[in-house]
Formats: sequence, structure tokens, C-alpha cells
Amino acid sequence: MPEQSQLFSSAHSSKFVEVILPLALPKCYTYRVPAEWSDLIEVGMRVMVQFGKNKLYAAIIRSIATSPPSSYEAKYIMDIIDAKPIVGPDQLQLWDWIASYYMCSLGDVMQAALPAALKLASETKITLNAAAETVKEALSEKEYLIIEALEVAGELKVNDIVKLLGQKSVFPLIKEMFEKGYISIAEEIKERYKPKMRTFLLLAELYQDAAGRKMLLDSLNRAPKQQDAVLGFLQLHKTTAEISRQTLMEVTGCGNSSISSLLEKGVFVQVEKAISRFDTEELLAANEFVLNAEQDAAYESIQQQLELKDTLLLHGVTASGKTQLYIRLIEKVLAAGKCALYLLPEIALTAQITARLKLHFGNKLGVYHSKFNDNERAEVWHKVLNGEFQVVVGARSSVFLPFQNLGLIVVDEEHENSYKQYDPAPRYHARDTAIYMAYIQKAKVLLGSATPSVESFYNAKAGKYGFVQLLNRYGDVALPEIQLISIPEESRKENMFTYFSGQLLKGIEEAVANKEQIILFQNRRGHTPLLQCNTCGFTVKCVNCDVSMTYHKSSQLMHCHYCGHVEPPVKLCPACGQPHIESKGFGTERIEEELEILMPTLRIGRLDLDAAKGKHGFDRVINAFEAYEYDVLIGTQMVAKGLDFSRVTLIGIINADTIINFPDFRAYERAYALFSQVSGRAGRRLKAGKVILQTYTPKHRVLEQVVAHDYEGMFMTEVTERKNYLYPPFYRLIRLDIKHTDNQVCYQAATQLASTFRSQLGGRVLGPEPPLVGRVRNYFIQTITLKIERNDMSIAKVKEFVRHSILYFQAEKGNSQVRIQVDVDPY
DNA sequence: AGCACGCCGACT
DNA sequence: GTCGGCGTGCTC
Repeated sequence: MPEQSQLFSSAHSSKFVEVILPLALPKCYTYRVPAEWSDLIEVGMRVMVQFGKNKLYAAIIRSIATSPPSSYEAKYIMDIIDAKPIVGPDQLQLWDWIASYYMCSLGDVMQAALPAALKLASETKITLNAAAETVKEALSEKEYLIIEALEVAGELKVNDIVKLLGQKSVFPLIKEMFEKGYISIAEEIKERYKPKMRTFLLLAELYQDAAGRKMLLDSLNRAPKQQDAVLGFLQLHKTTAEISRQTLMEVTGCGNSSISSLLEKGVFVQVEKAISRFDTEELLAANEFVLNAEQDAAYESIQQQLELKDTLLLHGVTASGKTQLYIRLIEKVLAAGKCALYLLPEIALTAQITARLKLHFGNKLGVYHSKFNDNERAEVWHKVLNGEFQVVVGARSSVFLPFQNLGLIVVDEEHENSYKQYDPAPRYHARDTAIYMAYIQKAKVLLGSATPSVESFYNAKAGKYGFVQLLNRYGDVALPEIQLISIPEESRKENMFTYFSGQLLKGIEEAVANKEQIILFQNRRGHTPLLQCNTCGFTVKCVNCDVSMTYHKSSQLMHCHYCGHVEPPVKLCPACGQPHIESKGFGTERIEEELEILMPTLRIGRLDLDAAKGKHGFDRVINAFEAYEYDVLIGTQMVAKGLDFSRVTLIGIINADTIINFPDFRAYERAYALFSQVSGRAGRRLKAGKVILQTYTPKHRVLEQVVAHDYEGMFMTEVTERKNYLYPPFYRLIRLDIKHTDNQVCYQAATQLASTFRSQLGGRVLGPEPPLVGRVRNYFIQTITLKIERNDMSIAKVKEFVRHSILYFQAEKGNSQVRIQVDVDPY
């Protein structure tokens, strides 16, 4: 890399770019652009910059200035990566909004927004210095180790050396070895997006006409394989303009060597070309569906209301044909020359819905979610950018795709909490982000759900959103009948067989006899979630987290579901040494095991996070169930989401209580949604389905509402509760998690912060208190919750105050190791 | 994030 | 003494 300061030291008409770095930094940085490049740069392009000592990053240009910064000398950008911007001004405006609304840095937003292949960063590579002759005797032990490893591996990363030596600070040593001339150090950027290449064959000029072809074929009389290849080529050429080497081999069945000979003879010429990763050869004719009268009325109403309102809630019972409405609306948007985005919760992004949309939109449709690899995601990004994809179905992160003229965003299953990102910042809600993006691009938003979130339903009722209902299932299939089973009562009647009531077992038997299928729902994976000593009461906990270990039968190990730590199961109590370890509670594996014992001929499949592991694990189980290889599918939440099996007539909910009793203000809402959704899996075609719901509290109001399919009833009671206890939609919540490896330090930090907040916000501050799981991955946690009323104090002011308080707190000595996470609108 | 610098305890 | 850990501050 040339010394830039010398190259460009006389520049006088340079421009200055303010860039976003893909790091959690509180502000943006300004770099100088060499004069000869100043006409090339545009906002939204990536530039390569050096940040700090020697790290290189691809940064996004946020703004361009013509005068230099006053207080420091700006470094030069090293390169311009893009010929055209990869994000538009609308995207950058969205990033700004997210950073301020969700209280995170622009760098965090950039990390979430861009597909990995577009985020370049250098990596320090260490190689042997070929010029140096190392005298092995003169080396220290560590130097010797490194050089030996380099001789074997060729190159090492800094992290490799950390591992090799088993020590943390490794830089001084590397620096010293570099100065002695033993090694070379280079910052390497790997270009991560690679277009997919394919080799195509062309027939040489000489053989283009009939005479030439005849001569060619005659000359190959003694090489029948090659003759076949040429004949095959000519045949294909009638229908396809470009013939790849691979296709020709597949079609004619001739080998690599025949084609190589033909290339050598100059019959074929070979060219490398970039091709799309999303070949949609099988563009099937769109199957025409007709909207029924209710859908038709809904369609008209949606159109009308969207003239006046920007967002509309479509409340449609399961299987009422919402997807068909979405497709019609998207078609209309496309006809007007605009784009559409169809958001789905990650887990529901199954082949089923994607295939349906593909049928309608063919190669205008892009699919975007985390199961795709880096290159595929980057390709979707580029195709949205150049307008090839006018419709995208995707999970939450697709709100970041670089659309320029969105007409409609559909947020399907609007109530799903997986729309809220929790783990790395930005902790954004894709539904709310979509609404903001639609506002930027003057597009409309359609929220759809059978069980809308209380917030959205409230907004609809209040007239803020448009509102349309679909109250009947498509084809007038009846809603499933839900039967509550009281576990205590059945136990008294001795009608419980381990976890199954007599009614449930009978239902399973009947369904199997009718060649129908059953889904059993148990919202807990693994075999035994709690191992407890019968003698002293000790429970086996994770070494890193404050949760009990779950025994998994499949691995024969105890797993921590929070940090992934595994251990062999204990035989003796670690506290008292007695061998009386008792298994308490049950997960999907245990249900499977017990059902196998009760009904040995049953064909049972299981679908949970463990079974769905691997790239196609999920699809494999689903496909097997669909192909009737199982009678019963046992699963967690996963079985509830958007799957559609025609043979399923019975749903069993093994135990409703853990979900209802979850300590969270949204627990009832979530329970209602989950049970309704699981129930909706039953009887989607001709026959009405049945749901057997086992519980310890059959009189619970939420369960009564579930049985009555009374969404509005649930909504009304929830709204009252929310109003009384100061929760959304009446109040806004901001949650702060304070984390530290030392419980005492953590508590003190949280207390200090809480009192700072209280000085301004008074009773709006709750806590600190430890959350449900008080320690995760060796970090103790304290939580502070802020409840801010909607109409009084400006939320922006509160956020600014909180941000300042945190900044001030962390600048104090001794607080730098305290981690503070802010979660706006927590879920 | 990642790297330098400075302070401090535990070893040759 | 000095090596290596940890806390702090800064990066255009």
C-alpha cells in the first residue's frame, strides 16, 4: 500500500466524506477524498478506509462536505468500492431513525442492514519473511513455536497465535518479530461477494453454416462420442441461445474428455460468464384463484381505506385466505410500477408460502432470510437495487433492502414476537420499522394476523389504522372445536396416563384409525428440564448461567438452553452425594418417549430446535410428516407457525399452564395467540378439526376465551389490564439490562443508574431487579424498566436523558466494565 | 471492535 | 527486576 500522505499531499480541491463504520461507535468519522476521485463519490457508496492503527473497513458514505474538519487532520480514503451507491437516501434515513429510536449506533444498524458479503473488513495475516534467514538457535521458545507453525500453515491470523501460545497479549511479540525481520504482516481484505460463474460453449465460426457443419460431423465419424456432443449441441441450440458445458454433458451424456478434445480441435470456444443463483426455469403458469364474496369485499374495503390511512390491520381467522388477498394487492402495486415487500416471521419462511408466491411472481420475486448464504443474500440485495426483484418475501432484516419505490409492505403474522430483534443491537421491531419505511417512501402497510397484537388492534380500533376483518374460513370450514381437559380432575378419576389424558389417547387412536394425523404441542424441548435431588433439594444448574440444566435423551447429556454448555448427567447429587436424582418436568423428547410406550405402533416424528438443526433438518421433518411417514408430530412453537397439513384433524396441547403463567405482561396475549394458532393447524380442508387442551387451570379466563374463539373478549380484558397497570399501548417501555461478572458491582451500578433516572423521571422508573434468569454466560444481570406515558413527556427527551446518563455513568472510573443494554419497546 | 499505553502483582 | 494481566482512552 503506497504512503497516501505523500501521494496526495498537494491536493487542494478535495472533498470530505462523513462515513458510517460497521462498529458500535457513538459517532461518524470524516475522511478526505483525493481530488481526482471527487467526482466519483456519492452518498451511499462504500469506501475503503483505515480506522485506527491498521484495520481497514468498508464504510458507507453518509454525507459529503467540501470544507475540511476544523479540529483534526482527516485521513484519506483508500479506495472507492462501488461504482454506484448500494444504499439510497431513504435507507440512510431509515438507519438514522432506527439509531435514534432504538438507542443504538449507526454502526450497529449498518451491521444488521447489510448482508455479510457487502461488509468488508481487513484481517491481519502473518507470514514468514522469505528474505530473512532465521537462526533457529537464536529464537526464544515462543518465537520458535510461531515460526514452526508458520512453516506448516503458511499464514496465521492474530487469533491463531493467541490460541497457539495460550496467552492474551500477543501483539508486543508479533511486533518484535516483525522488527527483527522474521515475519511479514499484512492487512488482507477478502472480497466476499463472488458472482456464480458457469462455462458456456460456442461453436467456432468455421462451422456456423450448413456446409461447415456437415464437414465437421463427417470428420468426427471415428469419434462417436464427440459427434454426439456436437449433434447434441446443435439440437440444444435450436431452443437455447447459451449452452453451458455442464448442460451439454448432462443432455448428451458425453464425458468431460470428449468436450475437452473438441475444445482442443477448436470446434468449441469456451467463455466464462456470471449467472444468477436464482434460476427460475420452471416458471409455472400462475394458478388462478377466485376471491370469494367475503374476500372480495375485504379487498375493496382495503383499497378504499388505504386511500385515507397509511397502515391497515387485516384481522382474519386462520385459513380465511389472507395470502390470496396479499397476492392480489401486490399484483396491483406492481401494475402501478412500484415494489412490494412481504414480511414473514423467520420460522414461518417455509417452502409452502414461498412456493405460492413464486407461482405468481416468478422471477420478479426474491427471497431473503438467514438460511441463505452470504452470496445469495448479496445477490438479492443487488437485484433489488437494479430493479430485477420487484417483490421480496423475507424475514425481519429484509426491511433494510434497498428499495427505491415501495408501494406496499405486508407484515404477515404481525403479532409474532420474532419480529423484534433482541440479541445484538439494533433491538428493532421489523413491523414498526416497516411502518416508518413506508412513511419515508409514501408506501402503504398491511398488517395481517388471526390474533393481532394488542397494540395493533388498539390502533385499529382507535382509528389510527384502517381495519378489515375476515371472519370465515375459506371454503367455510368450521373453526376447530376446543376441548379443555382438567388435569387435576382426570388424575382424580385415574384417567391420566403419564402426561396424557384418556380423552387425548382416545382421540389419537381414532384419528390414526381414520388415517388422519395428529400434532402434539409441548413448548419445551429436551427430555427433562429439571434434575433435582430428592434428599436435599439441590437442583443441577449450569456453571455459567442461573438456570437448571435440561437432560437430552438424544445426546445423553445435560444442556443449558441459555449458553449451550453441556455436561454428562449426574448420577449422584453433587451436594449431598445421595443417588436420588429425580427428573422433574418434561419436554418434547419425554413426550415422545412416553407416547412410544403407551402406543408402540404409532409412527412418531419430532420437531423442535434440536430436530430442526442442520440446513435442511426442519424441511426434512416437515416433508416426512406431509408424506404421511408419521402419524404424530410432537413439537414446540415451531409446529404452530404457518404450516398447513391436510391430514391433521387432532391437536393435543399437553400442558397449557407454563405458557399462561409466564411472568410477563404479554403472557395472556401470547398464550391466546399461540393456542389459537396451534388450533388453526387442525382440519383445514373438509373436516373440522378438534383440539384437546390439557391444563391445571381449566377455569382460566384466557382458556375460556380460547375455547370461545373470542379474540375481542381477550383484547378487551387485556386493554383494561394494560391501562390499569401502565403498559403498552398506553405507556412506552424502555428496558435496561445492566450486566457485570461480579454480582455486587452489577447491583451497585444498577442502583446508581436507577437513582439517576429517578431524579428526573420519578415513579416512571422500576427496579433494579434481577430478571427471571439472573445470570447468563457468567454475567449477572439487573434490569431497570422505564414506563413513559404516551402523551406527557416527549419520548425523545427521555431517550436523550437516558443516553446522556449512561454516557456519563460509563465515563466514571471503574464503570467501563459494566455493560448496559437498552431495549426500546421490549418484547 | 481493536490496539496502545500505563499501572500493578507474581514469577525467573 | 520483568513479564503479562487488566483498565482506560482513542480511533477521522
